[in-house]
Amino acid sequence: MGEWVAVAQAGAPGVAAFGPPLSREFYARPTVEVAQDLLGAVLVHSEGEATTAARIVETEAYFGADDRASHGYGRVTPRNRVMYGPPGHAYVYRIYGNHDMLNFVTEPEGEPAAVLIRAAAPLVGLATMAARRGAVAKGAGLASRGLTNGPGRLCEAMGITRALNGADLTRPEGPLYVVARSGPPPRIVRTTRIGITHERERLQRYYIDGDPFVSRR
DNA sequence: AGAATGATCCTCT
DNA sequence: GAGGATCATTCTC
Repeated sequence: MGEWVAVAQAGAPGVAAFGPPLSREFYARPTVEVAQDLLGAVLVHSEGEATTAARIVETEAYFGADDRASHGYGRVTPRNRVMYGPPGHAYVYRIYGNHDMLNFVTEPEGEPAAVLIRAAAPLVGLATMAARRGAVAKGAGLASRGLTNGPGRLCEAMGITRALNGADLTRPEGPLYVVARSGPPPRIVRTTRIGITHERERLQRYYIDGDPFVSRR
């Protein structure tokens, strides 16, 4: 797993600050591996002048023809078609009428699979995040974990919406990409997924042990 | 065409 | 800890 550690590289705008985007090959692997290797990686979103970045601390894996909890279960529909497409693209959907959720498509094209990004630790653009989340939001203060400790909150704070559905994550020019973890591998906790009604026994949620930005213990 | 459901968040008790 | 918000998507008739 160590081969995906970030390598310094000069190049396109924005890359100097964060490092090169993870490659298509990174995402093309088995979903459980990608979900774990994304812990500690940095998610970067640029929207005009506003750039936000956060370190991913919690993920969930959804894959396989027999996973009824996955949006890819069954057959291709207008909503889930991105999951069936090539890896390294964003799958963003709206749930409960209010909240957008960010996923990264994994596995070779044709396999419906993705990793849900559930929580992250803010690194860059904290004032922007707080403004997007709203001053009245519970625990949304600048120094608070409430900014990005949940899938809906993370998307709101980073300005990630359904407009990014299908976006290619491997382009250094953005608007959305991910940089490999630098430093030692984190200690990972594996548990059941949150908020689903099917396939509850599967241990396909991963988070960095002890990280304060994890959504739930 | 109508109804049910949902990979959540927030407020109130 | 429980309930409401809020609507796109999917399934059923």
